Parts: sequence; C-alpha cells; structure tokens
Amino acid sequence: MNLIERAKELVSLTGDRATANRVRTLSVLLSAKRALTHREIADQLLDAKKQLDRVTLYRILEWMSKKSLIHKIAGDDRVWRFRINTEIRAHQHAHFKCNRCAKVICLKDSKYNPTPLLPVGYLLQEIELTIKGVCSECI
Amino acid sequence: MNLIERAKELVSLTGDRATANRVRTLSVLLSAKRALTHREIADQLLDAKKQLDRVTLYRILEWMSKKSLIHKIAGDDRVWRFRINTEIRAHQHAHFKCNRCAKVICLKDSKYNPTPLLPVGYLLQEIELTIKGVCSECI
DNA sequence: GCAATTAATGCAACACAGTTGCACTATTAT
DNA sequence: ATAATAGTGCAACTGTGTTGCATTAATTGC
Ligand SMILES: [Mn+2]
Ligand SMILES: [Mn+2]
Ligand SMILES: [Zn+2]
Ligand SMILES: [Zn+2]
Repeated sequence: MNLIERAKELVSLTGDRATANRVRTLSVLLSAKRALTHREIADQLLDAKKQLDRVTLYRILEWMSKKSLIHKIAGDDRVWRFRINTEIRAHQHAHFKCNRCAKVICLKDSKYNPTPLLPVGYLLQEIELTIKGVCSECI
Repeated sequence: MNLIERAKELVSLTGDRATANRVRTLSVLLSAKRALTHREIADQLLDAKKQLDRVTLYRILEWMSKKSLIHKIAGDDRVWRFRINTEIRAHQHAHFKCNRCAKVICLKDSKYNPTPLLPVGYLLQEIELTIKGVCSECI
C-alpha cells in the first residue's frame, strides 16, 4: 500500500470526508521524519497541479489535530509544528528543538515522571518538556 | 528603600543608563507576583504622566533580558511573558501556565534531572519544562 | 439520476505580537 | 560648550494565524 492510499485510509477512518486536500496533506506528514511548520507543508504541496489555499491548510491541520491524526507543538518562535501521531507518540512525550536550524523532533518516551511541586490548590493537567540544543546535522 | 529606589539601583548596577522608563518598567516587574506580558506591563504603566511607546517597552524588555534582570518565557499563545530574576530563579526552573486564565508563574526548583534520551550526535543545551493545569484562583 | 442538504474550499480582510528604520531627544564624555 | 553616544517615538512593516462569506464539491434522500 503506497503513501497516498495509507493517508486516504487514515482520513476515511475518522468518518469525515476524505478530500484530496486532506489526503495530500496527511501523506506529506506521513513521510516527514520530524515536525513540520505550516510553511514547510505548504512548500511540499507546491508541485501539485492545484495549489491549495493557505487558510484551507490551516483548517485541515486543525481538523487533523482534533481527529488525533497529528499533534501540534508550540515553539518559542511563535510557530506551530505538526507531526503525525503513531501509537508510540500518541501519549505524552518530550520534544527536541535545534537552536541552530529550528528543527523539531519528537523524543521517545523517557521514563521521566518527577512531578514538579505545584503550589497548593493547583491542578496539574499536562507536562510539556522541550529539550533545546544542537541537532546532529548542525553540530 | 522603596520600590522605585530598588529598581533604580538594579538598573544602575548594569552599567547602562538608568532612565526613567527602565526604572518604571523594572519596578512594575519587581512588584509582580507572576510573569507579565508586554500588554500587562504597558497597562500598569498607563497611569504615569507620560505614556511610554510600545516599541520602547519592547526594547526595554529585551535589554533587561540581555542584562539578566528578567527572563522571558515562551507560551503556546505566541506571547512572551517576563519575570524578574531573583537569586532563586536565576538558574533553570520550570513554569506553570493556567489553562483557564493563562497566568504564568515560575516554579521552585524541583529536583528533576532525568535527562531524556536524545538521539546520538545531539547536544543538549537547555531543558524547558512547563506544567499546564488550573491555578488555585480558577478551580 | 436529480434536487436538497451539508461540508469543504478560496479569497479578502482582519488580528495581533513583535520588528525595523530613521529622525529626534536626552545623556554622557571631552 | 561641543561632540559622541545611547535612548525614545513614530510610522511602516513582518509573519503567523483567524474570521466571514460567497462559491464549489461531496453526500443524502428520494
Ligand atoms: Mn511530538
Ligand atoms: Mn521563570
Ligand atoms: Zn539542527
Ligand atoms: Zn488561572
């Protein structure tokens, strides 16, 4: 089964319409080895006959997040990055961001659970852990 | 020694000019119990006779970060928040962000040090830990 | 198949945090 | 006092992301 077929199947499984734009977008994310920005995804979709509107892409990415096909990662550069969800990566995990090239990858589950002490009366909901440094390509 | 005097002293210690704008801004941050956005700081400076320009405030905040008087905290809402540096808070520490009111506080040093596993060839430089949840006022 | 319904798309306009360039002003050094 | 330097204000700009609305495409019910 090729990439497009796999993307189509995943989109269909949500129960919503498997439009060409959704399938194309998901196939880009399926083949990516790291988290991609809206820009990077749009660039990879450029060569297609019919360029899709940037607002549509924003809406597709939001829809995919809601459907848990992907997850979005906040960064210190005010840009969201998007990464496909795998079984492994579905739950909570840390991220790495390169200080030089700004690339973001998801990290394998580190057995990290030292709940930091919150003030009394505070409720913990999520833990976001980002490691910053230099990736192997930038060293 | 009152707040303004203390702010003035801290600004002077940097070696750079202790302008009224810098002193006023720092005194706002000195009296804050949590991290403040550019907006919130500007609002607190409103009542002054002479309103300072928003660009100037951006530059003052950047200057204060460079001088290590304050530190800036990235959030998922694309807004920087600024917090005074104390001896305790100078080094690495975690942050808490309320999912309801968006307020951010610095957390006391939790003894966490389980370096999450990076791929080979990756260099670790900083660890950013943000706990998200609900603060005591929003529960 | 065909009309009615519903969902997706494209386009323009907008929101908003933060930045840049440049002239003007205040401070410091000589 | 004059010159050099640092800080400020204003206008214009950047970039990511959002909203409203008309148009188009896909489904649903006959
Ligand atoms: Mn991830
Ligand atoms: Mn802090
Ligand atoms: Zn890199
Ligand atoms: Zn709160």
